[in-house]
Amino acid sequence: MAQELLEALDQAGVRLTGPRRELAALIARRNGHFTAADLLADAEQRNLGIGRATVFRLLELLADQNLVERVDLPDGRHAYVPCEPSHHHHLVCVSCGAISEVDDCGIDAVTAEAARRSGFEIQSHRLELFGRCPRCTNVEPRQ
Amino acid sequence: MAQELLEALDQAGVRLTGPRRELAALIARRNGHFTAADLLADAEQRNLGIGRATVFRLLELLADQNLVERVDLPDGRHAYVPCEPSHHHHLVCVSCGAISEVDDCGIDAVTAEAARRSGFEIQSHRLELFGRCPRCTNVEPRQ
DNA sequence: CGTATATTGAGACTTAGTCTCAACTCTGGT
DNA sequence: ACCAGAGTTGAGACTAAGTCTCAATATACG
Repeated sequence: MAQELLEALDQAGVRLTGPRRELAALIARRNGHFTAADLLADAEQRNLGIGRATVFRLLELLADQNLVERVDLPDGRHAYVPCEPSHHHHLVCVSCGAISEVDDCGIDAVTAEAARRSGFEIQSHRLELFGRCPRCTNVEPRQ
Repeated sequence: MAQELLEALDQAGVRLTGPRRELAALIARRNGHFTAADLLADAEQRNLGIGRATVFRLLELLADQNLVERVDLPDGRHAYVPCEPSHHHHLVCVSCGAISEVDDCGIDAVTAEAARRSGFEIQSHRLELFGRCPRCTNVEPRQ
């Protein structure tokens, strides 16, 4: 998966530098969502000497390429989710943090209806679903 | 509208203090979304001597009562929107900041379908629509 | 009217993210 | 293989957002 990220960056015409390769590997080995601080901590723990700015810059790059999506957690924190670059939404497990992708199944009709009723010209939308994944539905909440 | 906020706070069993009345009035006279910093600036401009902590505390209180909803703007900032305490979603005008409320028109079917496909037990969702309101569709974007 | 208690403001503190800049390192051309 | 120049980097200052503590104060209720 790190490979895919790097290929996509290459496609985008940016340089494949050491820090970017290392961060891509760190992202690949995480599963589910993570915050910028998580990545930074990973990097520091491994003494990679990667600066805070570099982490934010890479996340921004990946987000521009839709390789990663920014998600707002219910507690207000910002997290990132590695994902396929097509438009879709995420199901976030509030217990273990696992992520599942959901395609548009019907949301377009909802936005069209909202546009009709309100007179707004809708440009974008954001849908986030929070719940518990199949593996967590039978265990205690982590919280 | 300030009155409604205050009544609801009273209902919730908290004290109706001077700072809370003043902030309620400030919120009432804003239309559309606002950030904590906006409110704080309003208060400072009027020399109300209201501390930062008080503003955040009131917003938290109002959010708990669903009198205000926290919205994540596309640029990552957090804003608040005064609203009816029933569950619904918001249409945010990216040009002037106006807010329109949208009821669930169909979203429940989408979440149910997503739950069925993924096996998740969905607890909550967040839908935010961004676009331009009827008054702004014919004018320049404010950026 | 008085008292117990919730609330307040100030400011220190934490966390998230941005910016600048000199040093460094890719990459494409030779 | 080498070089030059442009993209990228880390350090750390900086800004913004939000939380916490605590002594002082204001409110609500009897």
